[in-house]
Amino acid sequence: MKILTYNINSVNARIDGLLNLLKKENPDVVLLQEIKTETKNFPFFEVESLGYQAEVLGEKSYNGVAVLCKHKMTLKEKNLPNFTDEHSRYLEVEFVKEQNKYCVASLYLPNGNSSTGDIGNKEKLRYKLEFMDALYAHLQNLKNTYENIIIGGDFNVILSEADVYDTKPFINNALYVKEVKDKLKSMFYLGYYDAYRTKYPNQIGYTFWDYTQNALLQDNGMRIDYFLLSPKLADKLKEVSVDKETRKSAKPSDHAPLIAEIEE
DNA sequence: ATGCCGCACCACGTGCGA
Repeated sequence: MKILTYNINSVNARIDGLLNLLKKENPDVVLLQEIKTETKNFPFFEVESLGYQAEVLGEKSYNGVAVLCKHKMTLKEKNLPNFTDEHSRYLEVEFVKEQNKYCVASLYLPNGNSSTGDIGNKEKLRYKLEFMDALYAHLQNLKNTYENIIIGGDFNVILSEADVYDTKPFINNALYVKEVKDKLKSMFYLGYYDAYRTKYPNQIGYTFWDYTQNALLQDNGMRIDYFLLSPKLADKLKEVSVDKETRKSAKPSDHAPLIAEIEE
């Protein structure tokens, strides 16, 4: 089973690139973040032409998440349970492949920085931490319901110095402050595995390079997109990789797709 | 200290992002 997560930074601005990516990788499931469109303007016809059913939680201009799936899926959650959110950041589905039932979610975790580019007055950081608390509670419930769980997306968390080109600019940044790192770690302690780090304990695995400052050329990246796997799927993880070619292609998103293959 | 780029939209400027 092949699954791909991609912060696409506008699905309509990058629909051609997305279709090429789907043809190239032929994933069973695709998790999209920052589709930046209302649901009614999602390119349903285009993805359906390649055999994908689409579930979409859109929003005007900003945020928005979607799940594309080659297998018949059932919508489980739009937004996190027990968390009132004006933004569209979480979409969860269920599907069966080869007699295995999967619970899969596309996640766009809040950035948490203020307009000053750091934690600022902490208002947005507070929203991020509250969102993470609701995610933690939901992950706790999910593991009692499912054996096969995949939460993929843009977590907006730099876990360690191995996950960023330089820590200095991020000392006071909501992607790297201790409370945020600790909250993501607490989700691992629940029994969820960071797919990339499970497979590659020491390797650099950046998934984001800023559009500015020649970040891509200088490899000034950060690893902020993740797959979280339940234990059973962590055991079955065959491969996980960052598709840097797509980040290098024409008219790219500032994120690269993250791709995982899981034994069936 | 800010903009650097790139997106959407109350569109030729502004808000947002990481």
